[in-house]
Amino acid sequence: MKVNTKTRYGIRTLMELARNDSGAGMHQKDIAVNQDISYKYLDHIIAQLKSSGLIVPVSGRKSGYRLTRKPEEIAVYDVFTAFNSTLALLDCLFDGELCEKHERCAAREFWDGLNSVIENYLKDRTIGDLIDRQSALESQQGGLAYQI
Amino acid sequence: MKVNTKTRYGIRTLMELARNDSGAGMHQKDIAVNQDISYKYLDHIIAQLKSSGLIVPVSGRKSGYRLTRKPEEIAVYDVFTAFNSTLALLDCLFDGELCEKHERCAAREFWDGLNSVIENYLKDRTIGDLIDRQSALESQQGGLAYQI
DNA sequence: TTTTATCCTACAAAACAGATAGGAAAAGTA
DNA sequence: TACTTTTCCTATCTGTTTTGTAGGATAAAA
Ligand code: FES
Ligand code: FES
Repeated sequence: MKVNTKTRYGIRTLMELARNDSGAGMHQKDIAVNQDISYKYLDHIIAQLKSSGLIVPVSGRKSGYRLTRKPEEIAVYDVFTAFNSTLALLDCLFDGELCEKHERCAAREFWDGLNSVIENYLKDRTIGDLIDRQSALESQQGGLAYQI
Repeated sequence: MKVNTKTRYGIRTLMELARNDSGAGMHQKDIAVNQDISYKYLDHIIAQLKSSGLIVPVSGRKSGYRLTRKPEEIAVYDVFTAFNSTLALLDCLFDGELCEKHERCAAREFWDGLNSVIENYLKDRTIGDLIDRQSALESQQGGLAYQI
């Protein structure tokens, strides 16, 4: 049970765009360098974020990629679904055909519950929250680890 | 982000043993049939459950596998850890060496939070809860789906 | 003694993750 | 205009993990 790197990099890409809200867009190259993601791999991440409507490339002066919404309006859940067709811990969760006794399966209900818990967590937090927290972390003085 | 079948089958195996608490143990063959798990695949599941100390084979009359603890005392989390070395959505979650700025990474904190939420869910529910719920589901009369 | 069940190790197909590679097309720049 | 850079698109590659199967040795039961 791991989160794939595309989802993780996708989030960090959006955080990068959100932080660099200096009027100008941001180029793939800079995102790659700042977030330490392979430039070529980032191709795929960006393509996915674009086709999900989370970012858009703008041209002209100040060209580069931009967020289509304000950071506070982008739930992490939105990023997650951009990289994972559905949030389903099991295939039979939403496809009743897969298991008989589907309607009377305590195990399925159990996983369904966990699924909801995860979904709520992802829906309750936005890219805005993440960059706020990141700023707070970075403004802390002194090399004090574990002081969270 | 999927739960692997071993974990799922492991839970169902324990549920099967928990329900069949008629004094006698239960044989691999019967578990496989009742839970519709490949007999040979179940070999691995059982081996893992044994080495994790969750079940034990008993011999003599009434031979078969038995739970080592009462169903209410087996958290689903225990089964999960039997089949997954650690519950870690990301490798860098517990291994600070993997990322620099590890101590000041809002993304890591975010995943850490989700990790805890999942962990708590798994720790709060037992095999006992699952079989109780299963019994309730099965005693419901009439083919009324979606009446949960 | 015969059958059945457990236990142990090796193997394999398939799916998936995590990239890399090459180049066309579009856009920016001098 | 020429050229350089950036975006965009598709294919390929490599290793790992998942989900099993197979075979047989060993132990137990009938
Ligand atoms: S409904 Fe799929 S495991 Fe029960
Ligand atoms: S600490 Fe690993 S992603 Fe930030």
